[in-house]
Amino acid sequence: MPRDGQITKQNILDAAEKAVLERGFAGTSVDEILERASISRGTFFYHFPTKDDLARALIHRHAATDREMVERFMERAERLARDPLQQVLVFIGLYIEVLEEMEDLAPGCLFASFSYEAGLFDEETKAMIQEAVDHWRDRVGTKLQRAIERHPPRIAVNGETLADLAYSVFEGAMIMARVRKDPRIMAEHLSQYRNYLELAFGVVEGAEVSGGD
Amino acid sequence: MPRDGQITKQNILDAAEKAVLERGFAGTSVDEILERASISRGTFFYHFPTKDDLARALIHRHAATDREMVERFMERAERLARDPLQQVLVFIGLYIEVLEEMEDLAPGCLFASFSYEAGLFDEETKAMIQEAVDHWRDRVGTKLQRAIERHPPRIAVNGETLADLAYSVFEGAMIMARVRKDPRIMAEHLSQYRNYLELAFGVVEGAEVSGGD
DNA sequence: TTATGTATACTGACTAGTCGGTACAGTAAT
DNA sequence: ATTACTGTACCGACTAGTCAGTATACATAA
Repeated sequence: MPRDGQITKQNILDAAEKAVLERGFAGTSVDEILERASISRGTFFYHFPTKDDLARALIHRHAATDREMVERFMERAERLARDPLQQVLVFIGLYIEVLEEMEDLAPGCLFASFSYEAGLFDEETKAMIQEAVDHWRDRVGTKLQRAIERHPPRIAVNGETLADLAYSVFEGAMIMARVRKDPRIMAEHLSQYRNYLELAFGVVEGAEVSGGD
Repeated sequence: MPRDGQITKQNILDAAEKAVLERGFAGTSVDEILERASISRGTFFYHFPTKDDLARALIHRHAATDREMVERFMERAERLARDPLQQVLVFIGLYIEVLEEMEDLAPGCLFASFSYEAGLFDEETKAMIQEAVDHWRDRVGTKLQRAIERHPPRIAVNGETLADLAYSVFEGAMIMARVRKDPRIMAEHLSQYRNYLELAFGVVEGAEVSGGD
């Protein structure tokens, strides 16, 4: 089956991603990827001239997946609600939904992994990560900004910072989930972020919110 | 200066910590540490029989520093305020203070770094990290729980989850600060966590809070 | 139908260099 | 004498990366 090289390439990326999230990029040898992907050494270097090219491809793919998810969820949220504030709340809710169904312990985020080995990569690779984070900030931040304009919040905040915080909570919760070996933490913490939004915008009035246990 | 070996040991740990936060543990060679610490190969292995011993020492020291900071800030907060809720707010405020003065871009957290290379370390080392995080949860969580009991919050929350969230925000903000090369993000995000507490406990009534710009 | 050509996909042995770790002879301060 | 080093030479294991060659698919054309 020498036909579709794209399948092999994805297979390599899948194996590499798992390995990198377990042992870091520098801690993952090409040999280990070969074994996980059940391919030969030659095949690997046929698809990726150097290990650094693999790093770039890994980041690129992850950034694209992330971006697609944001777009998909934002569109759904925009269809499910009219008001920008409600749209954001639904948007975050959709993320909470997928996190709740997550069973893998510690899936982790490639961006976080790479950012803690940043010294190994060139500026171009790091720029790709920043671009991905910026996309979240733009997409979610402008929506939050519109919500702020329509519903003056109780405290002084701006859309960008609020959007950044969501990303922070996300990343931090992943680390906590890893350390504690409890994937539920992610949904739990993102739920609290939603609480924050609801409180800041004065959505919570009485005891309408049914929090965790 | 062959006297105090502890100085040399700390010197090695300092150099190693910086290197690890830039390039990860696996990505940091012993040679690089020797150069940074300006010591010879023999000296390194005199103090640390293996590189894994260095990892353990690194984690151990970081955990101790963390713990001391929690204790110190908690004691100060307990002297500065009487009410458990106010104590927690002051406690978080003290952290925000030190983060505001931080200029180093991307200091980073060793625990986060190691958790993204978790596959390289033995269970004992990982247990040390979990223990450190648990200490935060216990110390801050029980204080928050007491605040909850005295000041029923607007939403359903518990002390432990709230304490965990603070840690998540902390860790996540460090990653964001690295990616964006902007250390101010850390204080910014932790301030938002404080906002969350204030809103949840109904401290914010009018426009008394002077948020960011 | 069969031979030929060509691009892609893949194999696995090989190489040059780096890694953590060892050995050990010597130095310097207490 | 003991502790804390320096310095260098060395080892085997592992590292990323190379390369000559093989297999497959598909096109062209005799």
